[in-house]
Amino acid sequence: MKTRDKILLASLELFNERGERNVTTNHIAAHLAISPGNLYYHFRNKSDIIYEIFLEYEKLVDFYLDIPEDRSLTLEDLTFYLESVFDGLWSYRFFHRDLEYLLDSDNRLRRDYRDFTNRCLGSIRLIFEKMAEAGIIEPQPVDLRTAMSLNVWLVITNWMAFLKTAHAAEDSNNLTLTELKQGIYQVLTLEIPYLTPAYREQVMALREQYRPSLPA
Amino acid sequence: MKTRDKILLASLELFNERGERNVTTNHIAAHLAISPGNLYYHFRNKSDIIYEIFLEYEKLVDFYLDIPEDRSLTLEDLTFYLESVFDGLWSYRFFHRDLEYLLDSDNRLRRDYRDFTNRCLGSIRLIFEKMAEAGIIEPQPVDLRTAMSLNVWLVITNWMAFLKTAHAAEDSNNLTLTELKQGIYQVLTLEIPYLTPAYREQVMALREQYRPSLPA
DNA sequence: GACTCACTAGAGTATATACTCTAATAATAG
DNA sequence: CTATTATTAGAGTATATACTCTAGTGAGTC
Repeated sequence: MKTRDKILLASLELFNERGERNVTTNHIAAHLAISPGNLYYHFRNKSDIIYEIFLEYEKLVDFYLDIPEDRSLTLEDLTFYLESVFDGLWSYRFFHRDLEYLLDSDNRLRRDYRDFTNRCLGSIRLIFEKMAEAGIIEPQPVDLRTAMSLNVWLVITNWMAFLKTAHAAEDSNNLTLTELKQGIYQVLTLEIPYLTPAYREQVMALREQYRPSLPA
Repeated sequence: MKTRDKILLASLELFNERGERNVTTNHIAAHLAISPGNLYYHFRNKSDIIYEIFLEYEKLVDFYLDIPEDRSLTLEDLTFYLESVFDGLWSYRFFHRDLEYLLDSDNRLRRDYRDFTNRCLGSIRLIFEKMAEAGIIEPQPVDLRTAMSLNVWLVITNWMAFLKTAHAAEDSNNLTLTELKQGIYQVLTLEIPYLTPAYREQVMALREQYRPSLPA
């Protein structure tokens, strides 16, 4: 593997493990047993590394949330979207942790992330529309759909922070992907009141699969 | 005012303005035109300052969210709770920004914050119960109420981060309390499907007061 | 075999950061 | 007034951090 790619991979790994704030460029170089000079040959600075990782993350999520327009949406699709988005959050989990600082230090990232958010919100809205078309949920006025999509986004992107801050005992690093995916339970909670009788039971059963094992 | 209190006040102000990560103890001392030595006479370290500020925040929110058991809940109460919580979030807005890092650096804070979260979740659940008792919303099974309370908490505590990362153009510092309180619109969105016919219109009108002026 | 060029090592640097130490001054108690 | 205690200044320190600079190395090309 190319050194450049190794740097990106190691950075992501260390960022996820210890948090971006606690990982220096020297740490990354040491972890790879390369020199700092070598690292700085491949990247102008730390922000550049983070920006590149963001581009990967963005590409992944954009790929998952590419909603096909030509066919109607099934419950399997919905499950796939939810699972995929939480997989993405997991793989790049350092990112949302220090988001505000990262955006403050890199305007290019700020702009791209804002667009990314809006694209995600658009996809969520579209999923709601197609769920209504498919008869899974009752159709709702556009205003409500927009506000609901935003709430879904808030729950999805901040579920991990909640787990890390409210749940974990002494350190926040023993979080598992399984626990993270209990966020799907929370997201589906938002949709309960809008389910059609035809699909109610199926969706409730789906939701049940993600119920947290230990109640808070 | 005592130097100790001035340090706490200046720290809070600087943290809110620039983010905890960008504010050093030397900055705080310089801002107050006192020596670093003086600052360290009053506080053992930076974590201690942050912990003290958290205790204030905690006290404030606990005070606001002290739900009276002996009388039923009105819409005015609900408005008060929502307004107060967002006021608190505003006054201590640095806190949720770097939350994970702060908790990782201070186990005492981690424990206290976890308890604080659970108390808040309890209060939200209680508010839901009392709203049902008052006939504002339909009563719901306890499981659903718990999951809903958690979603409310997620929306409340992360609304600001959303505004700062997705909304603001070039820097995230031009956020106003008014914009922050549009979070109330999002919170009330969660409750719409559960409103009783008797209160539906009133709550919808209340929600309307917080509608964002410019749609995203 | 000289030359190029992508790549790498590793020492080094300017700056920042959290925090310490000593000495001095103000406030207070007896 | 004196002794003690609380408070403050300000220089200083150890360490960390992002990043630079110079001197290569090694694989391929003509």
